[in-house]
Amino acid sequence: MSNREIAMLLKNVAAAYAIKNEQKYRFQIIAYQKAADAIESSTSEVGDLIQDNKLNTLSGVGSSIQASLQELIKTGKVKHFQEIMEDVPKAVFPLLNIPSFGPKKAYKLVTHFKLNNDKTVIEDIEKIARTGKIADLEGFGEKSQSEIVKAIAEFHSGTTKNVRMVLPFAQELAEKIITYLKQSPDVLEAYPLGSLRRQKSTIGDVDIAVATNKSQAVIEHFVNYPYKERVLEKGTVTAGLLVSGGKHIDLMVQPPDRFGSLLQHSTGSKQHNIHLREYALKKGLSLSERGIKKLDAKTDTIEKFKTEEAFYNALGLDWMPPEIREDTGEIEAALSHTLPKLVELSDIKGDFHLHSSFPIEPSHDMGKDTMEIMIEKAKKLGYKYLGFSEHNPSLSKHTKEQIYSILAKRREKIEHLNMVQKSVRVFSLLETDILPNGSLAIDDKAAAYLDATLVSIHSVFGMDKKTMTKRVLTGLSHPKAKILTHPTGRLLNQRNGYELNWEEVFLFCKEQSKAVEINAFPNRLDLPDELVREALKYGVKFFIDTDSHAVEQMDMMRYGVSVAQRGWATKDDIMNTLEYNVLAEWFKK
DNA sequence: GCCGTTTTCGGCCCGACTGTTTTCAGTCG
Repeated sequence: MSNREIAMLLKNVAAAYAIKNEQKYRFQIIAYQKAADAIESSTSEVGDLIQDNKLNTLSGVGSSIQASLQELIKTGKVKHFQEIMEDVPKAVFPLLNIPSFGPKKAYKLVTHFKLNNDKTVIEDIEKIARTGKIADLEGFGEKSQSEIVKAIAEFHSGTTKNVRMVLPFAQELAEKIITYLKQSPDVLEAYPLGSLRRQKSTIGDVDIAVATNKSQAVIEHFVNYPYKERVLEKGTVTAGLLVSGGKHIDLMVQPPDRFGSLLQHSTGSKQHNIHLREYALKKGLSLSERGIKKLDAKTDTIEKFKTEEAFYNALGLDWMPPEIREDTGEIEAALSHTLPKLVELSDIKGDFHLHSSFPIEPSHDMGKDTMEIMIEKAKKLGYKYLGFSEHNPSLSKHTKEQIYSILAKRREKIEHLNMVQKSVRVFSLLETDILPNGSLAIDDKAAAYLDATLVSIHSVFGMDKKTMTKRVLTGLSHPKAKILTHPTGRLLNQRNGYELNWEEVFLFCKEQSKAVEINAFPNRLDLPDELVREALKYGVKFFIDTDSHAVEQMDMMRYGVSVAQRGWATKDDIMNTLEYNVLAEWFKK
């Protein structure tokens, strides 16, 4: 059972509780929803966590739900869940996936119209809405009836299209809207917030915050965005649009003197905000996007904050980068003034995963631009060094002698490049396949033409965890193998990575002085941020690389830096912040 | 049901918007 399916099941349990008695079970409802969120966003499968005895590492999943999950994985069902859900018609649950449908609305419709078939219930509801019978129901009307039809239509179109956006796509969308917003003179400031500001690997909705003294005018301007599909909601301080591709844009506005609390609120994450507000509550303070309210005060005055920093400081916390606001210890660290100084883009001195157009006749895709062009770009980026790491020459299409010859020519070329210019030092690397048996796709004589090699998996992904771990570590054992690139093999929105025993991998890297890559390519972002954080506990070192196949992709470095930041990495944890000499020595080790 | 440098018992974020109401329930982020 996948994490997504398990999360859905827990949400259904919460919904069943809400239908039974929302007041009585209100904290169970919250607990099940929180547990569902924790499991949905976990990078490890629940089955694996149970196997590794690590189920208790998920925050929000306590002993009771842990026991239920054990039962679920073992037997395929949970008796306690079945008891909770048995009074609720099965047809209620599919409806919960439709926007604007909650437990109450779904239950009311299903019971009133006696809908029993959970396979057809969505179409059934749509048909009933079209006949006009829903409007007659108490609590419903003409408007809600037509909203139901629209919501179902959007659900249907969304099932195929509604994938989460990779960062540059979301960024571009946000920038388009912000450019439009700024055409209004009433928009004083406008920023993308939410998961985009936190630089999560994928983005659901785009959230934008605006500072203005004329809320109503800004909202009007926003809902007139020419490329909207339709207006989802429109109030006095928030509004929502649907744009092409089924994407939601949410706007929040506040006056400039309250903009700090709005930034804080709208950046999230949800769990960060809840934790911060619970902390404030204990101090007698109530937080919201409008500011800070004293609970014991006789008047309703709210203290206002122009900047986010002032807002956090007022609570006794240091300001913290949005990337770490996931309620994984950052609030405690901010309170005790022990936040780490995270690595920054300006710390990066070079890029080691670059595919040039050098005719290496590779096993996989080639780069588009010449080494010279990429070196020029590196200079513009202020880099001190770089490494070319094309894929190894194809094994099937060459004799060994041909491979030596290609790599010798490439070595000469790189030596020449180091002669004719001195500002960017160039390393001769390679991205070498780890073959299914763990050996590398180049032999030792070929490896001698290299300063070092990156190693990665590009074939036979379907191995079990133990075999794949052995394969990777065998490949990484080669003396020339120094960096494990895109370690999970995931492609966001396309495929999950393969499973590795991370504890074993991280221990090996630490002991054998191997580094792990944080691949900055936006549909990889691999190693994922959660595993970066985990690896740091073992003292593992990283390279942040772009995996560029074209010169303009070298600008993607910042996405990799964000992943490192989300994993709480400092400059000291990142190898390509080191001086050239130090790094050259490390490669020789 | 979860969780803990004020607690293993007694708490649990906060406000916006819509539609159907005439003061609120349901949903959302």
